[in-house]
Amino acid sequence: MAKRVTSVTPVTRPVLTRERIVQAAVDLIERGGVDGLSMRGVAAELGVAVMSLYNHVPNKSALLEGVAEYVVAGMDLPDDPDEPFTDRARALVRAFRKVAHDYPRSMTIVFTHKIDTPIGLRPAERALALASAAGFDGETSVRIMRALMAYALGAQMREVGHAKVLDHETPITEGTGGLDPAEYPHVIAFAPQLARYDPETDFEFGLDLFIEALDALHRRLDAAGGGGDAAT
Amino acid sequence: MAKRVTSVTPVTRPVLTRERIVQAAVDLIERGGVDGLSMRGVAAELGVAVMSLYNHVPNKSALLEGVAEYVVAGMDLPDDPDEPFTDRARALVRAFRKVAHDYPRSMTIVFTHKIDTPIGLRPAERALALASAAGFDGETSVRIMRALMAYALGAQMREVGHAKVLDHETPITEGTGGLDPAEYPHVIAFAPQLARYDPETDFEFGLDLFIEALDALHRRLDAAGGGGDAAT
DNA sequence: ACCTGAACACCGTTCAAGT
DNA sequence: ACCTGAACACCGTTCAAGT
Repeated sequence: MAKRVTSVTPVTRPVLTRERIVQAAVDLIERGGVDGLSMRGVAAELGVAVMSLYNHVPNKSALLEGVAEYVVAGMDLPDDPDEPFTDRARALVRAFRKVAHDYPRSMTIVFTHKIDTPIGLRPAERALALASAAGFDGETSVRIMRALMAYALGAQMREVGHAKVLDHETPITEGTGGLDPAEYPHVIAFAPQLARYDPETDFEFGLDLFIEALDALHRRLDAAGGGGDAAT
Repeated sequence: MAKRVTSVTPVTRPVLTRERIVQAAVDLIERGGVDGLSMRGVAAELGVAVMSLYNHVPNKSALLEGVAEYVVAGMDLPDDPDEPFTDRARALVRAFRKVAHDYPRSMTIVFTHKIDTPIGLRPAERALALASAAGFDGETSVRIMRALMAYALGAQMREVGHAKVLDHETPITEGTGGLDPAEYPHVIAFAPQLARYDPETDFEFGLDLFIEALDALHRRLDAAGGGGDAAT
């Protein structure tokens, strides 16, 4: 039995690995924000010299890519082919929300960096799977996937805090909040509703809209008999 | 007549203004990317010393905020209250697409920075205006606005190149493109459709879904007689 | 009020040297 | 193969001095 173990490699547990470096970077980002991340900081966190990092990661940009990859890899993607495709779509988009909640600050990096490894295609695979299972053809499935991604990304970007773009930044509590009533009548009029910020409900509202539209499209194609698995 | 001109201020045209600085920053970003932007670079572009910038802008972060503001201010927001609200919504979201096309690289900053001035509320105002004109109540109007923003942001983020998240990064032209067929069957099967990247059509497809869902919601509320201008 | 040179405390990254 | 000290060319920002 022992003979089977041909190489008893000394297993000198590696002081540094790409994994450990990425992990440390994620921790630092969640603690101090993306701007606070530095190669020197990561090295200090790991108790090594800065330059040691470069044995495992070519540069900072590659490290950030690793961070994006790590976050997406951490997505808990559901997959129950027996459910209606609308529920599967819902679950997929919600998975974005979950990971954005767990890594709010690292999420910015997912938004702004490419992911070169297959891991980055996992969400796309799931989206394509559920769309084509519903009977949409290839072209439509790809478009559905991209639309779902767009909403998932945008909703999460707003929620994470960056890019709350153009909304409720200055909760107007009294009067016009310094706003010109002629230019912003509705913002002023709806100040109470704008102030009541409930991301969960907002997110689900938009998601419902999307899913409903998807379902309507599905019924329409069904009725027409077209759009079905043309590939088969 | 000349007497009316009480102060013949020497009009020493300002060497430096916040405007000029922001403008230079936008130019540099569009030319060399966000990462390439430095205070020193901006100063050089304007032919002044670096520290002179600090007389008009407190720090780099504030300058970036100025950039975001500039881009949003440049949005050409349509406003024809006579059109159906669906068309108005469509036009509003398309305005995002337009500005993202004009300032693709600066757009990243709009995504990741807050905008503190009223300018940042312009799109929100328009969205609220069209939703409430359609008869949605305040709470619903706010949610519609946020859902529209989410899609507009997400779609543009994907298109601008950053955060094409999870899609068509490595156009698979032959075989499985190094992908595990067991893990990515649909990505591989739909490779041709994924490779055919037509942002315009993708964008409009998702937008149609959204608008249609909005219209369906509208008809439903109309039929129920509820959801109407409850505020009145 | 606005511009600036010099300086400070940081960056990311390279090189040559160690083991 | 992996770790490292010293060094380089940059950063953003502050200060004290100019006008």
